[in-house]
Amino acid sequence: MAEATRVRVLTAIEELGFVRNEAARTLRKGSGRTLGVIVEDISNPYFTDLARGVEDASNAGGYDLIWCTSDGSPEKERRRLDFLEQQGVSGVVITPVALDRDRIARLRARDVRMALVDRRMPGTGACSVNVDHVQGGRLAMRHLIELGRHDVAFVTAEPESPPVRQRRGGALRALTRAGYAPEQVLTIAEEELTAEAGQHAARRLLEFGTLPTGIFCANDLLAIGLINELTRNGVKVPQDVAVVGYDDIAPAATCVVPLTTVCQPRHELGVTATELLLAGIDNQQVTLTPELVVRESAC
Amino acid sequence: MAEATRVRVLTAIEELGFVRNEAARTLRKGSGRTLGVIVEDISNPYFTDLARGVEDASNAGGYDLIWCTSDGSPEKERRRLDFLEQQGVSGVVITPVALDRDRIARLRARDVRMALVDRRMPGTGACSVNVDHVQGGRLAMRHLIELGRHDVAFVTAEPESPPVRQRRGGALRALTRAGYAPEQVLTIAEEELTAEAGQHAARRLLEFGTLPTGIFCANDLLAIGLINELTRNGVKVPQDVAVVGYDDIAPAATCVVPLTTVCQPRHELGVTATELLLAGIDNQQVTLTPELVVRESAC
DNA sequence: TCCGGTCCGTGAATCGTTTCAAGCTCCCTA
DNA sequence: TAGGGAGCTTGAAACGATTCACGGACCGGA
Repeated sequence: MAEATRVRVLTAIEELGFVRNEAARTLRKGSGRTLGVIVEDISNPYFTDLARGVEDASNAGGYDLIWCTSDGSPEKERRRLDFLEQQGVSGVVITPVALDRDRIARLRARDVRMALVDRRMPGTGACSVNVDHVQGGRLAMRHLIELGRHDVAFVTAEPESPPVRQRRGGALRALTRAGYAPEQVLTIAEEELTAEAGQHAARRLLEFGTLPTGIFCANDLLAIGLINELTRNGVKVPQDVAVVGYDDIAPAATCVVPLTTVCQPRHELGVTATELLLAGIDNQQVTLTPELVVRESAC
Repeated sequence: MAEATRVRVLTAIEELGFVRNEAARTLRKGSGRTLGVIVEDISNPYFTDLARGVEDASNAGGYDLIWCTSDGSPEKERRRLDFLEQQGVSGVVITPVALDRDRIARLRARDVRMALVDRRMPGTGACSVNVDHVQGGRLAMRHLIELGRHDVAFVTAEPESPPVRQRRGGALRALTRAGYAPEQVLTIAEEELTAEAGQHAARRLLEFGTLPTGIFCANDLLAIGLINELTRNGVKVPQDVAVVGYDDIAPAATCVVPLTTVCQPRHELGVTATELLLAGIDNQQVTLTPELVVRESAC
């Protein structure tokens, strides 16, 4: 196209205040230049960092992004998917709650591609990006063992999601390898993976009378709530109890006792999922590896 | 419409897996059944609670919601508004960063209604919902004075947004009324309203040598970061220093020292803004009042 | 039997963009 | 000067839902 015409068009756009009607464009093209992301819990920094990765990669690829929250509810997840389907997005990045194969197939039939985070569903055509949580759990526990804290408790949530189960599995395996009996691990199950639940777990631990020397929490929010409550009750972290979290969200570093934790590449997770989506390849699987970040809470 | 036909249509929808094409609908109707929300900082629980209020009210009114983040950047704010305009939303709830009257007018011309949170722009047609921050600042400072902590510091951010300025104004007025000289208030300005900035502020305060007996922080994240850092340095809250925050976000309650703070009706703020939007009234102004929540950090 | 009304089916126009195809103007080259 | 191509304009069809208007089917009452 000739430069002169290009300029002429652009100035006309400017003068008339033209804004492209995305609805008409989407209607004509079948699907638009937008993607969607559905995360479980918008108040957990883990998910916002993830979604931010999705947004950055979307923008880089010339797409806009619609953020949605399922709040961990299958019903809400369904409604958000309906919404994105109606909007004619060309792809969805999702941390699935109750997503089934039929739904993926239906979206697929309408040219809506899917990328799953932390959940594999082979044969559906959906891509997925996972973190090696078994390895993450192993890193955490190995660190506690090296500190001589093999008398441990594990704080988790019931029901246990697959990633959390894998973390626990990895931790137990590390114990076994080091020659300890995994049956002796005290497991505290809370209802949610929140700071409030962590606080509650701390109170339950204190009621037991004797504390373990090390605690591995299924995520950072639990760990932060737990440390806060322990500190308030005069328990010294890490002297009395060493605590390790999982995620490495921002507050982990600014906590009263900066948290030793397993760092998940959250942003990269979102970016990778989005890139798989945009690349248009089916059934692709990528696994990222977590890293241990040592701070004061266990050192 | 006859019940028989209705059922016939619904079963047909079910059988064929029909999903309404929102693009076509929006194209034909001019604007769709979706709203947009643009918040400043998705990692601050204040804004996620606000947006959740917007979502609840949107859904209640039969609308879907598109979440966007401006990250406090005028450029991003502009791009998100472009996006929402292209999507044909029928209204936008926004915490404005650099929104100007021209932009509101342009959106208005395309039948996109606006509701502003914590910013009045009279004569633009936009509705707004505000919190009485002067009153909030007054409540916080009055509480510190009643505790005998009139030797205070104020932790804020530079540049100071209007709501934060109002909070400080209210606090100073409370001091004056109680007969103290507001010039003696130590003001610590950080770059952002984050926990990290609060931590930094604490370090600066500790360097001064003598601590004030009371500290009022412009928001909870600052207060939490500050308390954590003070605690780590052996300063006892509230014995040595009493701290009051602003917002009453969820972590304020689960903090090491549960935070005394000024509770903003965040959810209600979002709900009210959305209801004004959907009611279709112009230039409507609503002011909500904050409340003091007393916890351990200042009691 | 005829009329009035209710309810349903059909058909056409419309929204703004994309995607063709076809035709036009220039300008360069043979 | 004719032919060819680049670059532009014009025109028309299509996407799927909405919104009319119109006509037919059916029912009840006169």
